[in-house]
Amino acid sequence: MLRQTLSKQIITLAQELWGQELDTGGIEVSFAADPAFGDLACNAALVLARRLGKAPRDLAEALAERLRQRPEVAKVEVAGPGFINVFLTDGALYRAARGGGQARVVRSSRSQKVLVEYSDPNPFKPLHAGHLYTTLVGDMVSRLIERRGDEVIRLNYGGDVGLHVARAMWGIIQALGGEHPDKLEAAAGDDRAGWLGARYAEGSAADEDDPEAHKTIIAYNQRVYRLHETNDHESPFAQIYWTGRQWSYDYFKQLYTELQVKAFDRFIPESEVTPLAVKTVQEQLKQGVYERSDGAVIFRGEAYGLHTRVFINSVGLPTYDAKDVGLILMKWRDYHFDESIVITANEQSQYYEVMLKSVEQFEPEPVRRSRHLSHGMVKLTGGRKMSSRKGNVVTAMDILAAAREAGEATGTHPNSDTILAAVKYAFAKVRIGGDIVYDPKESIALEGNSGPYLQYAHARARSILAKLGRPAQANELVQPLDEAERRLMAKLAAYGDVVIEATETLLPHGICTYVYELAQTFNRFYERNRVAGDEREAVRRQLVEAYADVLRDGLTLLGIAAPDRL
RNA sequence: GCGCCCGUAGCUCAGUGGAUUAGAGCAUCAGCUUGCGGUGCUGAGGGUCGCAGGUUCGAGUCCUGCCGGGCGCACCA
Repeated sequence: MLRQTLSKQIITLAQELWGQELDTGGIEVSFAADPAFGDLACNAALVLARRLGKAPRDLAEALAERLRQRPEVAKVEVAGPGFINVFLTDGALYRAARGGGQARVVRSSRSQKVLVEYSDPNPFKPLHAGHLYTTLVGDMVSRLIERRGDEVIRLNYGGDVGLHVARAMWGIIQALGGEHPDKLEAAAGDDRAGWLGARYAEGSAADEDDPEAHKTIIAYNQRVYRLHETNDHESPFAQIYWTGRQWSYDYFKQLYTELQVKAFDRFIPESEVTPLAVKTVQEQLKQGVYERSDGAVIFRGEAYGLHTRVFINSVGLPTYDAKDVGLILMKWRDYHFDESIVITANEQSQYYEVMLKSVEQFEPEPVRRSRHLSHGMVKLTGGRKMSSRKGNVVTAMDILAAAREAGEATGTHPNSDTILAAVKYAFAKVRIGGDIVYDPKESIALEGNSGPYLQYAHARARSILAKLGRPAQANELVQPLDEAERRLMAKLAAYGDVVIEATETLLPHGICTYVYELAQTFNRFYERNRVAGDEREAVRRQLVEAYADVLRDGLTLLGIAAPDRL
């Protein structure tokens, strides 16, 4: 907030002094890397110098002169080629730090309705590591949007029709020795989701290796579509299907609960959007948006620098391209959203462009409001890759188990809070976009840049506060800060801007970087400065409290619990 | 072949709307700390920021080319 306030002041001053329209572009106000450069550093004079053809140091001096009149400014220096280094008063830092504990991002505009679609697991298949990643990232992104003051509707879209379902059905029917829904329960045992996953793997392998099975699977695919069309819940085939689908949704919901992510507002099965999808594509086929080719209905993306994709295959079934057309139209119809965000893996980003481009031809508004965020793959240390072929998947549960095992190997016995903190933080701290390498040992470690480390740092700060007893009820800084205290306070004051940055970019990793640096700053302070019983206890208590509040708030934005005790 | 993304210390990563000396964790080495919870603190070594040009007073950050890697390019999601 301090940073933004100063930016605005500088823009105003540039207008007054030289009539220069400085939008936010170009000038930069940042928290100083070195205490010698003050609390905030600004390069405005260097940018203005080029435009005005004047010496940067002279411009910097002129700006500095005006900034010195501000009440929250203690001192302003011009340094180097023309940097303006601003030193704030203790009181200004304190107020910024207190405000940061529950950093709110106030926007002048009305609250927006934002759809966020993520996780998107397919029934009949297990949640693999990639689903875990999208689920956690989607939860974090949603929290950031909410912090922005907007309403978030969490959507979960999954393929309950399509070839993968047909493959699973093949595996199931094989295992049951025919279409015998009555045998399902006994066959599956306790681990229903695991059992379904194994059947899918068998069906998938058979589809590739066995021509007879392949034929049957193609037929099953059509039967699954048809049972939706005819609303068939009675036939043995349909009973197997609906039971399996329900088991999958039960399993997904249970897993989301275990992950402690906010609940989804709505699950949208593909079958629900299929009728609208088919109807729309066929209408737009007549309008010339889509066209026929080799018996299929396609969209030619080349005209827009993209590629051609099939929307309805030559058998007459919609591909996932068409279903996504139905999905976006359904979202638009049901929610009339201000913004719609879809989070998927990178491999889908070009596909998504083609699909959106086709919809833009006949329904441009929802497309204009849509945004696709994509992330990379999850890899394990040692180069093990996640593969969903042939059943050798690394599942979401495998990742959690790996964290637990790594923790136990070091002699600690991590509870579920710790394990979740480890995995969530490990995923959160890397910028969304590229592949990430997950190292269970590093993630669960109590030292280094890890989730458990930060949970521990928070718990310890709370423990200090508990020892001190009742708070001092101070709304003002009780004493001027000494040097070590001041450094910590300056770091705390930066939090509000970190949150603003994260909510604007929808990238959570900056919060991780900040929160870890904050813990380091605190440890440096704490190493040499007693709190309990010190003559400066009152002021230091305020620091510890602000520190604990900021840690908790940061972790909360990441969906990580910050218990008072571990 | 075309398109999209990526290449920063041994490893994993920040930093990329140009700007004061390129940072962190892990690993290695040397000290300190064993009564505010076990995390820690101080310091050292380790970087031609893939390569080559260009723009600029100034480039890890912008532009171009190349090299290397990942992904996508018609009936699978």
